[in-house]
Amino acid sequence: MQKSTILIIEDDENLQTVVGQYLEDDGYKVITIGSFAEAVEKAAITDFHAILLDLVLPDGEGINLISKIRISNTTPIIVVSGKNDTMEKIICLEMGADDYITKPFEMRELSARIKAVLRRTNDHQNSEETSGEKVEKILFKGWCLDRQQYELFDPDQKAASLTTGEFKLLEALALAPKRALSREHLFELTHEGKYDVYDRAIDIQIARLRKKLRKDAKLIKTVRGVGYMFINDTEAA
Amino acid sequence: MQKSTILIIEDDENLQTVVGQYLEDDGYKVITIGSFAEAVEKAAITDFHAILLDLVLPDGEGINLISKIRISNTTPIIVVSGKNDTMEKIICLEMGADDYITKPFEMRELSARIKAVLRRTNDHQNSEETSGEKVEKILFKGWCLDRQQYELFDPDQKAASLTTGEFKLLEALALAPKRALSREHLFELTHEGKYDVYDRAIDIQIARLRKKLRKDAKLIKTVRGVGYMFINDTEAA
DNA sequence: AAACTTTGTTTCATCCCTGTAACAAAAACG
DNA sequence: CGTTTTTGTTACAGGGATGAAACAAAGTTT
Repeated sequence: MQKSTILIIEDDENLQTVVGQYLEDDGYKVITIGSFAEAVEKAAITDFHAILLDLVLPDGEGINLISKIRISNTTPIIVVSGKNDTMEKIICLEMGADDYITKPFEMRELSARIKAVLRRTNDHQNSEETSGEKVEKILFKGWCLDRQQYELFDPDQKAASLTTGEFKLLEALALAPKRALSREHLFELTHEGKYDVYDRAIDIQIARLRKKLRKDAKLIKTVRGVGYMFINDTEAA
Repeated sequence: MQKSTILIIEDDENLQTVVGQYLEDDGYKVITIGSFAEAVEKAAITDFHAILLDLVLPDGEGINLISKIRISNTTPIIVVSGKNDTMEKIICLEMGADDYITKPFEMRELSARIKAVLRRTNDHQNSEETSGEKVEKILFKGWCLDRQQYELFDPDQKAASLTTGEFKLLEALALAPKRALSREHLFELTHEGKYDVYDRAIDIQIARLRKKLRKDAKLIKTVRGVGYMFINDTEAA
């Protein structure tokens, strides 16, 4: 999964940097804005995954901003408020906000809420758009790669007890069969956000995978000079 | 046709009045309650035509309330939830809820759903029992997780005296067997409306659960790097 | 209000995963 | 056939993830 981008609408410069910095360390791409005016167009133009909105802005009432953003956009909005006012909270939520947090707050909590909001919207996309057409088991030559159980079962239904790393690698390969995947590409698929410092890391994992695939190790074919390829065909050359 | 009576279980006073007023205008008799404690007995004593239950109550966990009401009562329950969580929805429905609506909602929609539920139950009275089969007891390896009694019984029919937190966690796991559930997900399933600030809280509860499961502790499998998984199978690797 | 229960947090030790290095084997190339 | 390049294998160490114990905070009961 790629990095999520978050728009912070906040007039307090200190909070801007503190929150922004923290979220960046948390792995998010952050864009910060200090005024109401820019906010609407920015939210409309760019495709953010979540918006963090501080209610007390200098040039306008934040609450209206919620519905204005909502006009053109369904991006989840988390409202940051200075006061713990239930009525205000309700109004915000009714205007279309997705969550409400009161200052002062702990960064961990904010982080958790953002994560929750993001996951929620992802669930939406998965359940409504895909409507349960998720591939949950990948079958080949009697083997079963179960994505719910995070496990690979051999033709005798015994678990091969893969590590998560091995699992993700096999998953990446099996989801793109008959296609040569570079080490670089495989690394990105299995190591979200990290950089590959050592090319051969993939090779080692491939080796470990093949060992656990036993006699069907040839399902993973080496493409010399390129990378690796998964083959579930009748025959492997 | 006589006026239908609706019980609103809602801690937020503003929502109480707003929703209550609207439904009264809509021609219903409305009774409002703000706390979990009253809810069960009130629901048992009085004969309502429908119950509107807000999941986030101050003094108790809303989800449990569903099954508690169901013990003595077949009144249709509409769950009002702050979050749009598919898993939660499923659990609610399995616990015996009849419908599920997410905040913020439009009063018109709520009204429509109430009407639908009332119509359905009227039809039911004519026809037969409920079509959906509720899960009330979960069995595995001689153990019995009784969702009505809120208790776990070991193979000797002795109570294991779980705390509510432990119970809910085991329940969440057992309702999704053979599926790796993340700590985040488990937290949301067991902690209504709260946000996880510390992942390892789940780990501790898992440990406590395993201790009470004694020799069958392996029913809860650790999925390294992912979370935990419940297995009621013959064998666990 | 005190005692108790329940649950979240911290800390530490352990275990397992995984990247790294080193070397062997195989393939490509002349 | 020898050299070079690429890949397979093994061993190892660092680090991350997990479990257990102890503690603290929050809630509950009396």
